[in-house]
Amino acid sequence: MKRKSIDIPSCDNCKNSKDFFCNLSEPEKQIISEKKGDNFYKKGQVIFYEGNHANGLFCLYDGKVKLTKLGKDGKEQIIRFSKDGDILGYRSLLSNEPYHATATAMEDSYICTISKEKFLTVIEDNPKLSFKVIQLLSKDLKGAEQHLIDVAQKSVKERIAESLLLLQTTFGYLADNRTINIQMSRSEIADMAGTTTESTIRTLAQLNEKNIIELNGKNIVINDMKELIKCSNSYD
Amino acid sequence: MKRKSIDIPSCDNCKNSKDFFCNLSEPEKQIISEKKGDNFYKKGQVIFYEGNHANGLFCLYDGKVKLTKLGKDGKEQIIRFSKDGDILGYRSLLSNEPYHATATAMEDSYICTISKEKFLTVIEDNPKLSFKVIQLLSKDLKGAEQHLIDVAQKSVKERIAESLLLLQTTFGYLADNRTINIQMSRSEIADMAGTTTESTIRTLAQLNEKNIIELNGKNIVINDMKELIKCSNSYD
DNA sequence: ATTAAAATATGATTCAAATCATTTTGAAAC
DNA sequence: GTTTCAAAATGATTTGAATCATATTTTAAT
Repeated sequence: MKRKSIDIPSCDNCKNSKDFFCNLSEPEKQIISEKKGDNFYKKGQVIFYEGNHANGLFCLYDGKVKLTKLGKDGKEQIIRFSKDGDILGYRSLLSNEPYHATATAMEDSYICTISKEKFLTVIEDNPKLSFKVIQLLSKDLKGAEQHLIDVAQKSVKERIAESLLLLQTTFGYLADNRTINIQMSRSEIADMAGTTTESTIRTLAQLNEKNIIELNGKNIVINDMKELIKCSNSYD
Repeated sequence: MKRKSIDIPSCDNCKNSKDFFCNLSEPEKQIISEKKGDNFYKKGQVIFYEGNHANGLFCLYDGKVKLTKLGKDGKEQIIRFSKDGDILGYRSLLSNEPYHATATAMEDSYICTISKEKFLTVIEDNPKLSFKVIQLLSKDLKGAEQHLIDVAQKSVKERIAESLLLLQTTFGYLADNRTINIQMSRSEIADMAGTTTESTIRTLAQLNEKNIIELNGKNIVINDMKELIKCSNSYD
């Protein structure tokens, strides 16, 4: 396998420097940047596994990652996504527990690793960073709660629509402003919506037939956003 | 209605002082204690509503509280419980958002209120308190994720069993060491497990028939913990 | 280009659980 | 104690979606 060249900039020159580490001082940025690991993960490769010892923080420079947990009978449930500028594994580091989920690259991704020690050192003396963590956890919790309610109460169709909306919100559109900027298998969408692959296929086909969406292989175009929101039975 | 007498001690004499506020200095405890409101909520009364302006932190001195969110068609979903020593509403204060859920007293409860300003003042200069918040959010997130997976993947029977286990873990037993220390309607258990009241009743009756549990009105005795865990299809 | 495996698609069948309907019991208010 | 209403219980029916089976298409490896 031919390794992709890795040219991730240092933290102060990072394109995502307005994200999680935005409040870091220059010396702090240097601490982090100095020994960071620059990594490339090919689509489908696993960054860390649920249950494994948490030894580092991951910062997603470029790419897309899904976080999944194993449930009953080895079935996967997607609990969250990460995009450019997001950090992964922070929760386990802070609670000194194994990784809570498996992180998998959904496309070729560039990811920096920061050692646990450096991360904990910096956060210990930076209340703003602590606050950033609180904000992140808060957001993740809000998302998990909403997801719980959707799975508990909504029909499969509503959940598929909800899933498409979440994908669009998280990753945006391609340049055409209509195609969701992520390619996922039907099985993955199912793992997100908490249903089976077959039901996912059928429901997508129905939405396609009604021209609410348009399926081009793994690309999904949203033709009628209003109607899709209606199908999702969302009100917020 | 006859008001119950309220004799909640100050924070440094609180029976729960080993919980959230355990790392507060004496001066900080005084700041909090000085203007705290002592409140009594009768079983069934609402402490705060989802969507309302978040103006204070609540600290549960004695009692039991359920946190619920409204879902589709006005249906309720229980997302969490709080017991003695837990704080409520902290997330909304920190993210400067309305309350994320409705908090309802599940039995007569004594609750202290702390103003938003005081709370934010104290947390601003206390990294240990920030860390405590991080731990709390982390724990809540872990619970929400597990709940999501259960609802997505498990059968109603498994979810009911899981719910009983969670109640026992959260609130413990009565003095007999067999009766779960909380009384809930069948409808509330349903709101927790993400199913209907009828299915809840039927499933409880089945577990009762197999002598895994014993139903005495709203009291639930766990006769065979091992078998109940087996029914829940849990492995951790 | 070929092959094998995985993903997608579709139809048929089954089934868990929701919904609907009714009766019984328990709790709260007076 | 009585009355009313809500909760619990139970039976019947319906339904959404899972499961099973098979065919087709796509993808990845060689």
